Amino acid sequence: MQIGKIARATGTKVNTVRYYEEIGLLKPAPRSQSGRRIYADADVERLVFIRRARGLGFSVSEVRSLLEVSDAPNRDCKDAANLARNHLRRVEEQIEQLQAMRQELIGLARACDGGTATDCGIIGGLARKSA
Amino acid sequence: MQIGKIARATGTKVNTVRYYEEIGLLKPAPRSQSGRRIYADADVERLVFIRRARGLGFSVSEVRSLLEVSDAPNRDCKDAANLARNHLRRVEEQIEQLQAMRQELIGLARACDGGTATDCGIIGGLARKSA
DNA sequence: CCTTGATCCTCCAGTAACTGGAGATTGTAA
DNA sequence: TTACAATCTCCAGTTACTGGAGGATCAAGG
Repeated sequence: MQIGKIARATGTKVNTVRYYEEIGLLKPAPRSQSGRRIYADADVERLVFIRRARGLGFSVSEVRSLLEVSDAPNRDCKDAANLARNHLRRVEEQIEQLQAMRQELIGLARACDGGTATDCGIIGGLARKSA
Repeated sequence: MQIGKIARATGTKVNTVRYYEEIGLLKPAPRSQSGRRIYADADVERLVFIRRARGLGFSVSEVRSLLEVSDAPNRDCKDAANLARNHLRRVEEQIEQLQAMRQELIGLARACDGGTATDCGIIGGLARKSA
């Protein structure tokens, strides 16, 4: 299949597929006589893997590592497990940060009763040095 | 005061202060004879405002809008309130997304019992097309 | 007076992970 | 044949900084 089809099949943009090849997540696809990239079903699977990992928030370099493990079936999956654990911790930290932001934003919004900027709790709250 | 001091006072890097000037969040600072930027107390307040808004996750262009409201004391703060509400919604969406990721990551990690990559629930889970 | 170290200046490149577009081919269907 | 879709390569732009090179300036100590 050509690039458009694998892109559609995996919910990826054509340019992004080419980009993944460029940065080495996908191996350089063999080409047709006219130079078009040709993909096999295994490539779809690999691209699904990549998209899914990215969708879970793994960085490209982490995806690269996960693919390495995936490519070596006999390899101990310890590395993958560590990556996942660390990533999970990062995600949880982000959640906490966002929840703190959320509380502050709610506080700010409550302080605004719709007058002029001078009286506005949002503007005033942002101007205050303390959190 | 010079740039180093305002940077220290607000927890901002010197380069970042210059950057904020470049993109117009801070007005071009007057210069000393030798060309160094000179700041007043009001600039510290403004920079605090900017840092605080950025810390709450507002984008630079949103901060620009918030500053506009702040700079026009008689202006209705409706725009600021809208920005804050929309941003709050975005933050809440992000939280939900991250919580979904978290659940999936926990599920993946549970599926790994430390064997080879072939048996690994993490690798296997990523390879499956369904969420 | 001279040197040293801190601070400042401008300009520029790099980061992450794509995304979009220009300009040129190629493939295909009516 | 003619149109139109899909592909190719190359390159610039996005966000919000961050860091560094190379060079000027300033204050303090000897």
